[in-house]
Amino acid sequence: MPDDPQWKEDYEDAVQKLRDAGLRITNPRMALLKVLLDQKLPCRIEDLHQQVGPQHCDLATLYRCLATFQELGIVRRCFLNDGTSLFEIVSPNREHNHHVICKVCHKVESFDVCVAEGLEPLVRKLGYRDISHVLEFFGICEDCQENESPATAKNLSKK
Amino acid sequence: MPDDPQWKEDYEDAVQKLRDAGLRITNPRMALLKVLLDQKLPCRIEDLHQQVGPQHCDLATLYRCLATFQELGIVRRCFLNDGTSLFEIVSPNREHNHHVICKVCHKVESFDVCVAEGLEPLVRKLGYRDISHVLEFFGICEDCQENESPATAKNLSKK
DNA sequence: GTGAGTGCAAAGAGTTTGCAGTGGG
DNA sequence: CCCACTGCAAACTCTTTGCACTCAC
Repeated sequence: MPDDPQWKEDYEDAVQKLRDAGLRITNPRMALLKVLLDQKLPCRIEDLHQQVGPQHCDLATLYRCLATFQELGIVRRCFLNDGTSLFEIVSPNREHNHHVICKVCHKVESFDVCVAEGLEPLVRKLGYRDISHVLEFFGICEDCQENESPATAKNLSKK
Repeated sequence: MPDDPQWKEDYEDAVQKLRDAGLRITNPRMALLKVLLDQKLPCRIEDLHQQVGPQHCDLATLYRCLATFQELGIVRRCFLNDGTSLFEIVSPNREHNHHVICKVCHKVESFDVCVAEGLEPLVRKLGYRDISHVLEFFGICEDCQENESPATAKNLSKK
């Protein structure tokens, strides 16, 4: 992946942002950045932790790095319907995507349309500043529909 | 409010749904339902708890009732950017709204356009079933912009 | 060398669960 | 009268924080 010129550009960009902010280029940060750049889709923090290598970076550090990256506009954090979050790299090279998330297996699919952007001016007109939005679709994916027993479909969801 | 025919209809509907599901009509459930029907906007659970009267219903019960209501399609739960959730009654009499939520004071404003509904067929085409979506805007409201010191605006957000 | 950054452990917030007691049907 | 429902307290999950140590600059 690091051979990809686009990957490299995003990487350099992020490093520059850190430098500009007077922040240090540390191993955990670089490891995380590389993992983030390798993702095609937004990622749960546990997955990131797994990929960075749990021995290379503490979970607490991961949260701190991600918070830092978010402040610098390097990553976007997106809160899901189950209270957890996904993180994804922000890059002018990557489109602003929304996602379809399976309620059962948490698989994420990209969805390259953003109908919501057009509404932000309307929100601005209401007097709001620093506007962002969340648009995510939730459903049950084909695989999970098959694996789901007819019984569970009827039950009120319980463990 | 209970004089409002629409209120009454929604109320009866919900009670019927409970009956149909073989669930009991209990005081906490009815108290919660009434409070929910009185809300004009989605509500944090602490607010609901306050309005029901903390002495009339335990927080745990409130969560359980809300989960039940959600299963029955009586309420919708919407997770916010800060990890908490808002609950709102689902009613054919009320439009499907989206909201603008102030990042600072958590004020919620209604926004009576839904651009996302049109995309659900696309998601269905991807093989998903039981589709729902979340579309919320976040920003800083006028009041909070005024009250914010120029200093905090520059700072990386910290307590 | 020095302070920003880290790992570890402990705290915190919001939410869920186990269990014994209660009350709706 | 019985079991679904509740209240209470404890557990759980995800995330943040405090503190002493470390390593980037």
